[in-house]
Amino acid sequence: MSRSVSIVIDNVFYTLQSAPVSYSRVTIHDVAARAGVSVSTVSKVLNDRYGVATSTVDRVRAVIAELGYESSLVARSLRNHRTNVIGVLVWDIEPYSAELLKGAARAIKGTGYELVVYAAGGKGAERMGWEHRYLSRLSGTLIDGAVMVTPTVDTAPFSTPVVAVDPHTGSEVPTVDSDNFRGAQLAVEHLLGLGHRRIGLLRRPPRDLESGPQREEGYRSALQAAGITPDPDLVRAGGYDDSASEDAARQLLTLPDRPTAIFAANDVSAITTIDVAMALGLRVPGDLSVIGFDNVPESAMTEPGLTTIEQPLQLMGQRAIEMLVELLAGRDLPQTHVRLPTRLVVRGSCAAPPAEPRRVAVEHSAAR
Amino acid sequence: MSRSVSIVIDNVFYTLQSAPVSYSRVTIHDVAARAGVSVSTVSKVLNDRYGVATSTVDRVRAVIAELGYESSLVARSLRNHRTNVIGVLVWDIEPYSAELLKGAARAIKGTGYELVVYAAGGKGAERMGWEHRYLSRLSGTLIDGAVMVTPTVDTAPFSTPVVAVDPHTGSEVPTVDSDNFRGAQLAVEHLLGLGHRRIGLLRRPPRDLESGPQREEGYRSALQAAGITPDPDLVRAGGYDDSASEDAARQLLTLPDRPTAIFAANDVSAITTIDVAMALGLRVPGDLSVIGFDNVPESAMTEPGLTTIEQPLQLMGQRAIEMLVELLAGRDLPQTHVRLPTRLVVRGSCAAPPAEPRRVAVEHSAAR
DNA sequence: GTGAAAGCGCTAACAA
DNA sequence: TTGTTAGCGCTTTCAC
Repeated sequence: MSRSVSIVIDNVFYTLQSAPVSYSRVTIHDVAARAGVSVSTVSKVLNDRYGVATSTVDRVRAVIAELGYESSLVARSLRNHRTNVIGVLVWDIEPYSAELLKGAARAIKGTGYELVVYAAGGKGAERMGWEHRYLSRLSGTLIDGAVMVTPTVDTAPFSTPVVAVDPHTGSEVPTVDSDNFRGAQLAVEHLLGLGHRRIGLLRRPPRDLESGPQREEGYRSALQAAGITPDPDLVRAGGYDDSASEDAARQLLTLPDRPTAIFAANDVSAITTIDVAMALGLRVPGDLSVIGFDNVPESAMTEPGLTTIEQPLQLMGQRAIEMLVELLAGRDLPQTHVRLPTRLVVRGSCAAPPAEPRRVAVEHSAAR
Repeated sequence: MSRSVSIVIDNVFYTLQSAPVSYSRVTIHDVAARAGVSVSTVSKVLNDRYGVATSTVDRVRAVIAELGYESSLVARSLRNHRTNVIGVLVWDIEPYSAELLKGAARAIKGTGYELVVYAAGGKGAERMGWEHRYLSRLSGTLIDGAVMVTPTVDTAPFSTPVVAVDPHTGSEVPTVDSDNFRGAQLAVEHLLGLGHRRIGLLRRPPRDLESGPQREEGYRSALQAAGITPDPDLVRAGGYDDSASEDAARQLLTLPDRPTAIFAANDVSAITTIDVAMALGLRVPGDLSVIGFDNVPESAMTEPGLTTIEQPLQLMGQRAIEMLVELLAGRDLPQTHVRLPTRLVVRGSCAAPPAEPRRVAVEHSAAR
C-alpha cells in the first residue's frame, strides 16, 4: 500500500503520496499451485466442465475466492474465438456519437453481451483507414461483432459481423441511418407553409457523408413539389470549420435578391447563419427564418430558439446493436438497411417572410 | 460476398440478403508464408526492429499491404504487457457518464494512448463487485491504466494505475470529484440572498455516494453561517426511483410551516419537486423556489427554467485522463485528490419568497 | 478424475 | 540477416 498526507487549502485537497506498490496479476497458475492441482483442472472448474471431483471443485473455488482471481479476458479470447463483447468503433466521443452510445448502451442490456467503445482519438491525418485497421485488429479476437460509427465503411468483408451507422453510400454492410431526404423535405415544406418562396440551402461540404446529397435532394424535391424551380444561386456549400459556413451564409444573405429563409443542412452552420444574419443587421425570425438539420441534441441548448430537423440518434444506436445481436445469433435480418424517421421541431427561429425583404447594406457585406 | 435485393416502401428500405460469407482472419503466419520468410522476421518488420535486409522488409511490407494484414491487439497485448490503451470503466452510458466520456475523449488526444470504454451493462444484481472484476480481467493485459466511473472503488491495489471519478469516501486511489460541499453552499446562499429563511433539503438516499453527505453538509453550513438553525423537519431523503423523491417532496410541501424554497441534491428530484408543487397548486417560483444539483447537463433541457448547481463533468473526465497519463509516465501526481469547482447557474425557478406563504390544502396532501 | 501437451497470434531471446 | 525456440494466460484434446 501507499501512505499519503493530505492538506486542504481553499476547498482543494492536496495530497502527497508515495508511489503505489505494484502487485502482479493473479493467474491461473497461481490458483493451480495454491490448490495443488493442475492448470487444466482449474480451467475445468472455471468453465463448469464435467469430470472434476466435487471436493476438488470446492477447493479450487475456495482458492479462487481467496486470491480474488479473475481470468484474463485477453488470454481467454485468444483461445476461444468468442468473447461476448460487442465493439462500437467511433472516431471520437462528441455529442453526436455520445448520443448514439447512450442508445447502444441501453440496447445491450439483457442481451448477454458487453459493450466496448473504441475511440480512435488520433490526429486527423491518421484518420484514413482507421476503421478498417481497428476492425482488423479487434475482430476474431476481443469482439464478436462491431458497430461502426464512421463515414467510410470499408466494403471489404470481414469475418466479423458489422453494422454501420450513417455511412457513405453503397456500403455492403447492414446499415442504420435516419431519413435525411424526408427531413429536408419537412424543413422546406414548413418554410413554404409559412409563405417563403426564396429558400436558401446551406449544404454540406462536397464529398461528405451520404446524408449531404440526401438532404439536398429533399430540399429540391420539396421546392419542386411546390412548383418552385430551385435557384442554383441559393445553394451554397458550408464546410467543417466555422469560417466556411460563415462565408457561405454571408454570400447568401448579401445576394441582391436574398432568400427570406435558409435551411442549413447541419446544426452548427444554422447557428452560424443566425450569427451572420444578426451581424448583417437582420433579425431572426423577423427578416430571416432559419432551420437547421440537427446532429447534436445539445444544439438546442446553445441556440434555444432554433427550429430543427431532429434525428433519433439514441434510437439509431439502439437499432444498430439490435441488428448486430441478430446477426451474431446467426439469424438473417429482415431488413439490412434501416432508415429511421426524422422530425421537425418548431422553435422560435421561423416566421412568415417579411412583406418587403429588407436588403442588406453593401457596406455590411464587404465588412468583415 | 452476398447478394441482396432491396425494395422501398414508405421511405423505409427493405433489403433481403443472403447470409454473408465468412472470411477468416489474416495472421502473421499467412504473411510469413506468402513472403517466404519466418514469422519472427515478419514480427521484426512490424516492429521496426534492426537486422532485417531492406529487400526483405520491402517484400514483407508488400505482402502486408496485399493481404491487408493488421496485427491482433489481443495477441500482442498478451505478449507485451504494454498496450497504449487506457480503459474507462463505466456501469452504463447515460447522460452523466457520457458527459465525462466526452471530456476523456478530448483529453486523450495527442497523448499517444487510445481510449476504450467498457460498459458493464448487466442487470443490477451483478453490479456488486463488477468494477473489481473488470479491472482484474483487463489489467495487465489490454489496458495500461483505468479510469473508474463507479461508486465503489475497491481499495485493493492493482498492478494497474487507476484514477477514480466521484467515488465513495476513503478510497486510496487518486480521485477526481467536484466540490459538492461548496455547490450546496452556493445554492443555499443564493436562496438566503433572495430572502428565504425556511429552506428544505431533498437529500439523496442513505448510503449513497460520498457526494450526498457533502451536499448535506454544505446546506447546513450555509444555513448556520446565516444564523439559521437547520430544522430536521425540512430535510427528507429522496430515492433512486421517482416515487421516493415524489413522496419526500410532498411531505415537505404539505408541512404546516412549509419551506418556501427547496434545494434538491439531485436534478431529477428537483424536477420531480416542481411537478409535485404544481400538482399541489403551488407556483414556481411564485410560491416556491427550487434549486437542483445537476448531474446531467440535459436536465436544463427537460426543465429549461431550473436553477442548478452545475458540475464540470467534461472537465472531470479530462482531468482524470490527464492524471492517469501522468501516472503511466511514472511521474508522481502533485495532488492525488482533485476537486473541481461547481457553479450556480441561475434560471427561472427561484424568486423571493411570498410575503405570506400559501398553505397547501389538506385535501391535496392526502390525494395521490 | 486428473494432468501433460499443444496451440490461439504474437514477440524476444538466442542460435545459426 | 535469418530462423528456431520459448512463452504470455488460457482452453482443450487425450493419455493416464
